[in-house]
Amino acid sequence: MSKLRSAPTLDDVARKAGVSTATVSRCLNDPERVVTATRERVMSAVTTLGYTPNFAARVMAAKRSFTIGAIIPTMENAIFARGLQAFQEEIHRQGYTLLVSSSAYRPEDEEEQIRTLVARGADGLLLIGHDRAPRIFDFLEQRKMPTVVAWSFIPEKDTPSIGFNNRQAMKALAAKVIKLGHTRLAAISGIRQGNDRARLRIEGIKDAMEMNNLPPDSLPIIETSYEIENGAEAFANLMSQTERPTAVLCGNDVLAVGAVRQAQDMGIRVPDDVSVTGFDDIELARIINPPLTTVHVPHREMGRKAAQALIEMIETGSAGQSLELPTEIVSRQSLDRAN
Amino acid sequence: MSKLRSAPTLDDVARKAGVSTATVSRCLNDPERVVTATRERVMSAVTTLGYTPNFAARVMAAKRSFTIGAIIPTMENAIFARGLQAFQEEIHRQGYTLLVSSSAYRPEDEEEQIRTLVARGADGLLLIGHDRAPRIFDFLEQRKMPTVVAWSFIPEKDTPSIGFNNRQAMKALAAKVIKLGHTRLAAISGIRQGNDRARLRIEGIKDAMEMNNLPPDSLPIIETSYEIENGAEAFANLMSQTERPTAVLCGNDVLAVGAVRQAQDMGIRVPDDVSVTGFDDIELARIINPPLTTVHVPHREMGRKAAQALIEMIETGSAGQSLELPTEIVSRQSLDRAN
DNA sequence: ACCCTATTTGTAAGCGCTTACATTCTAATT
DNA sequence: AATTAGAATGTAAGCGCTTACAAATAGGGT
Repeated sequence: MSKLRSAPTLDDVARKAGVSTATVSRCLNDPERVVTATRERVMSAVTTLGYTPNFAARVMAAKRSFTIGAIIPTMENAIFARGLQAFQEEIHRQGYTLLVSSSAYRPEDEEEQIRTLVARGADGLLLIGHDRAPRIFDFLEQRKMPTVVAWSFIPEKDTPSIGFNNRQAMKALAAKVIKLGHTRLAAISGIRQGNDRARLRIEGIKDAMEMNNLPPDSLPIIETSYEIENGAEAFANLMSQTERPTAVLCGNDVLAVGAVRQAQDMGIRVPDDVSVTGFDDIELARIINPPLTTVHVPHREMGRKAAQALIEMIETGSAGQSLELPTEIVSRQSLDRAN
Repeated sequence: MSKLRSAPTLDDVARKAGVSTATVSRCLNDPERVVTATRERVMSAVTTLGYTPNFAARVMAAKRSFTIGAIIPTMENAIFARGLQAFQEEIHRQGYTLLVSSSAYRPEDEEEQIRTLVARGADGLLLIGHDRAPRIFDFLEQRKMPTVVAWSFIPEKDTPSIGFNNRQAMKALAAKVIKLGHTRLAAISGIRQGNDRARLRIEGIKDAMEMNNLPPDSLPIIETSYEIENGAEAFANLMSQTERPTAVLCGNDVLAVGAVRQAQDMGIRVPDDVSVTGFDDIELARIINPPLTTVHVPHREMGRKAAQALIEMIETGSAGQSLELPTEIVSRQSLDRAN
């Protein structure tokens, strides 16, 4: 029958080891500063008591939490999951812990979560994309909170970004599509409001059209949220137009997978009747038939680099530096020349 | 030029509003208890100062964090991502925040993370599966930490589990395979060490074999970790045996997808030459060709129910109750009768 | 008017830790 | 043996909040 006893404290350890709390604290945080004999006595008290330091108290006293917060749109998206996993591995290697929340793509929720993470004493923050209310950045700056933005690279912004040039990458892909003879393009995009990745990818398509003397305003765009089914629906929609496109450029692989499946259901052959492209290069992209031509993004590397940049900002107090990562077009079978 | 000023405290708000800190605290935590006029004065001070409560201080004083910790093997796995997303939505609805760490399937890391989460003052914990060192459960019990296990349902355990009967579910699937005339079965399993899901699924196959007078010990089992490539390799391995199996039962969809792809690469037809089954019913399962016959698991519901159970334990101090969720076999084209 | 109860607000004691500063101890130098 | 620099340890003041308890104020019944 175990006694109802609350967790042992530093004080308990100190008493048991016959030293002061300061010494115990030093044993735990800066072992060099205490002589071996004492340290051993303290450590054995720690283990016999099963002592674990109380984090809240430590944070309060030290004004340092060794915690980094990350807010992602959703965990149900392989691209964030992968990048975040790498991010977490890197910060863990450096002695930090990760706090994640997901905002479900809702800006108000994201704002609340940012405040929560700050209140929890996060030493730094990882955010996805630059598109959010300026007051949030003001708040972060006023609090001197080291912050890094990932998945998007816009060097002009104050907040350093570790990511890739969504616009450029999509432009390159669209240029390739056009070079294959396609003139009737269409786009299926994620919701662009508050999402610079989605927004800039569409801009990229338009850039490529403009460069090749296709009127950018003629591009049919269907915006929808991140689900296979929505991609399918959008595709059906696009195909019901009188003038069918010959190439459908999707803002991400998930929507593209939906498009390809819908094509199959409608008896439309990909790429013979219509080409489809994706973006992200997640697993689904190479599993589906035909496999998707898409843009490969180095998610793991991005996560790692973002972690390094953020930790440097935290530890040196520097302003941080943006870093652009390369993307590359992966050619598979869902894109072919126009006929 | 903004002054370098640290975050405003309760005290600053109190002074600005001309009340005591106790009143401010009450305004924030229990607004009913303070009269409207005062409350408004306080609230306006809060907004003009841009006050955000300091979490560590609050946790320390209140001995309550409104935080729930979850430790999952990896975020790079759709099944955990999905269940966790639902879990987080539910606890958020009830005013709690989620702290996630991933252990990368490493027991030592998991143990450390459990201690970290406890030290951080988590009000409750979500763990995946029952297989871990008893001292961890002892620690949790000694600390009176409300804990729920998900993804596995084993009612005999002390820690309540919200999940499904992995053994039973796999047994049903294997029985179905056998009924289709297959006698030469083989299994590709996840690492069973420390993973009751993987372990019990294999047991389920053996149960079904035993019931149908097939010698359970004859089942070839290849254990490998959770990656498409590993599934492919395992499949190749299995097919190089002199006596090829006619049905390969995989411990999860990811391994099954690897198996199917490898079959294609080897010119082996699925299901004509060999049947393949999965487990989990993730998106990949219906996207691949042929789509996988697999076991559908209600991940979202499990996440939600686990959240409800855990919160009830936290708030009522009750011991908590296990809950079994139903799974169902989803028949698609990767499984057919033996020829 | 007066007393009593109920409501609202204030006072102050921690929560468990870190760390600046003070004190004690060790041992090398004179 | 006396002196003293330097290492090891101790003392105690917070960190920003909650909450038990005390005090003040308001309202209702006589």
